[in-house]
Amino acid sequence: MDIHIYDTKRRKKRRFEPLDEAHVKIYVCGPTVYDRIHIGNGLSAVVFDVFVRVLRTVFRNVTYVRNVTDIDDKINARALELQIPIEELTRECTDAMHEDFDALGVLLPDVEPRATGHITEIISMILSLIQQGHAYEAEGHVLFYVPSDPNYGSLTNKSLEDLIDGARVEVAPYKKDPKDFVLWKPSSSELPGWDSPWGRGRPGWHIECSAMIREHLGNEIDIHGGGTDLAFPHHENEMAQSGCFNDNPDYVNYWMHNGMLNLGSQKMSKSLGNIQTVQELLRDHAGETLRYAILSGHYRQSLKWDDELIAQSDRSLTSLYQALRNAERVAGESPASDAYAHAKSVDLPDEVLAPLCDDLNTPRALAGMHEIASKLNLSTDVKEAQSLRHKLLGGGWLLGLLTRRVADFFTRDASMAEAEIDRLIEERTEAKEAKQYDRADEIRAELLTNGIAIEDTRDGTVWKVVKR
RNA sequence: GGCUGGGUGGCAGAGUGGCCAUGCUGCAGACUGCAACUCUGUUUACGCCGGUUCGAUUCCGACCCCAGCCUCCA
Repeated sequence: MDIHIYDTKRRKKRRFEPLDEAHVKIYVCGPTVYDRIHIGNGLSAVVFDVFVRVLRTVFRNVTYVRNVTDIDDKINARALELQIPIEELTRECTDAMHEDFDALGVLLPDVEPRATGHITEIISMILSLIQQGHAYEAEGHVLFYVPSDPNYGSLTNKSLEDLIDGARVEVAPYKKDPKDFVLWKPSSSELPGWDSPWGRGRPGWHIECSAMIREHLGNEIDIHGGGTDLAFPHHENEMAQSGCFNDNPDYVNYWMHNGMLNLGSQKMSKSLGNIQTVQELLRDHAGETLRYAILSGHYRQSLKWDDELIAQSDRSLTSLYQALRNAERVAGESPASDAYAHAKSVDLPDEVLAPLCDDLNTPRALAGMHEIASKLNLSTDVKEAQSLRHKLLGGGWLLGLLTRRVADFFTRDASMAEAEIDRLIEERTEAKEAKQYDRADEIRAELLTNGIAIEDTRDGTVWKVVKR
C-alpha cells in the first residue's frame, strides 16, 4: 500500500518513496529533559509512534531514531535550582519520560541517542563546517555563517530580509551576521563542558541533531519529524548545517511536523506556563484515553485540549471495548491488540490502514474502527464475529489502542471486592427470579453507588466500573 | 508586518463538485420486569461576499476571523 505524507518543505502531500526500499530511515526530535514531559510532548510521541507502526507494516526494515536533548541551558538552570548534579537530573527526567510514554502506549524507538554521547561527532562536524567556510570561531564561540548557505530559509519559506526585520534575538557583537547561530559555546567551570579545539565548551542545540542523524542514519534520511514549533529555527538551522556539511540541502526527503496542542486558545508550552504534565493527567485518566484523545484530531491540526475532549474520548474508547466484550458472548474470550504486533499490512483492516497511509488520517482511522465495531455488535455468527474482531484488534494494534484485556478494562479499579460484587449479583438474580424487583433494583442501586454498573445479557449478568 | 495552517451540525472532527463520515451528546422507538448494553430512526453544518458550473461546503478571487512560527519550545 502506498503511503502519502504532507511534506512541510514542499508544502504538499507527496507519495512516499524511500531512498532504499530495504531500509527506511526516520528521525524525530524528542524532548529536552529538565522536567516532567507535558501532554504536548506526548502528542508528538504518539503521532510518530503510530506513523512508525504504519511504516513497519508496509516496509520490512525501518530504523526509527528519536533523540533526547540532555545538554541545554534550561537543564543547567534547573539542576542549579534543585541543587543536584546535571547528570542526575537528566537521568531522572529521562526515566520519567519513558514511564509517561509507556503509559501512552508509545513504543521505544530503535535508537534513542543523547546529545552528551555524541560530543566527538559534533566537534568533527563543526571542524568540517569551519574548513568549508560555513562556520567561524569568535571569542570562544563557533558560529554558523548563514550567508554562506544559499538555501537558508528554504524549509520554512523565509527570506533573509524578513528574518532581519522580525528579529527579536539579541545580536551578539561577535556575530558576522545577525542571523548567525551558535554551534559551540564556552562553558564556565561549574557548567558541563567538553574540551574542544576552541576551548572548554558545549554544543549548540541545532548541531546535536545534525550529528546524531549522521551517526545513526547516515548523510541522507527519508523522514524527519518534530513539532511544528521546531520548524524554525531548529530544523531550518539543522538543514543548513547538515545540508552544507554534505553539500546536499535535500538530505531529508520528507519533513513532517505535528500541530500544537492548545489549552484554551493558546498553545501549551512551558514558557507560557500553561502545561498539563502526562503524570498529572494519568492520575485521573487512563493513558489509553489520553492516546485516543490525541488521535481524535489530525496530527497537523492544532488540538484543543480540555476535559470535554478527554471525557468524549473515554466514552468513545469504551464503546470499542464494549464491542469486544459483546463479541465474547459469540466468539469467545478476546486477546489484547498486542497479539498483532507482528502483523503485516495484508492482515490489517483496510478501513484503518488506508486512512493512516493517507498522511496519517487518524480521525478517519478511528471512524473505521467504529464501523468495524458496529458490525461486530450485530454479528451473531461465530466465524464472522471472530473475523471482525481480528480486524478490530489489528486496527487497534496500528493505533496502539485496545491494548488491555477486555475484562481488565471493565473491571479495573473496582471499589468493591470482586467476591462481594459476585455475591450481590447472585442475590439480585435470585430476587429477579422470585420477581422481587424492589430488592433487585435496590441491589443494583447499591452497586452503582459503589461505581459498579451491571448489564444483563442472555448469558447472565456482567458488571463494569463506571465513573461517578 | 512576513511565512505556515485553519474556519463544517449541541461538542469533537474527517471528507467530497450532485449520493451515510465517524464518535460523543439530545430526542423517539426496539430489546428489558425496569434499567444498562446493543440496535433502529432523528433535529438546525459547511465564516462572509462575489465568480465559474446544470449544480459548490468542496474549484477561483476578495474580505473577515482564529492558531502557530519569525526568542527557548513537541
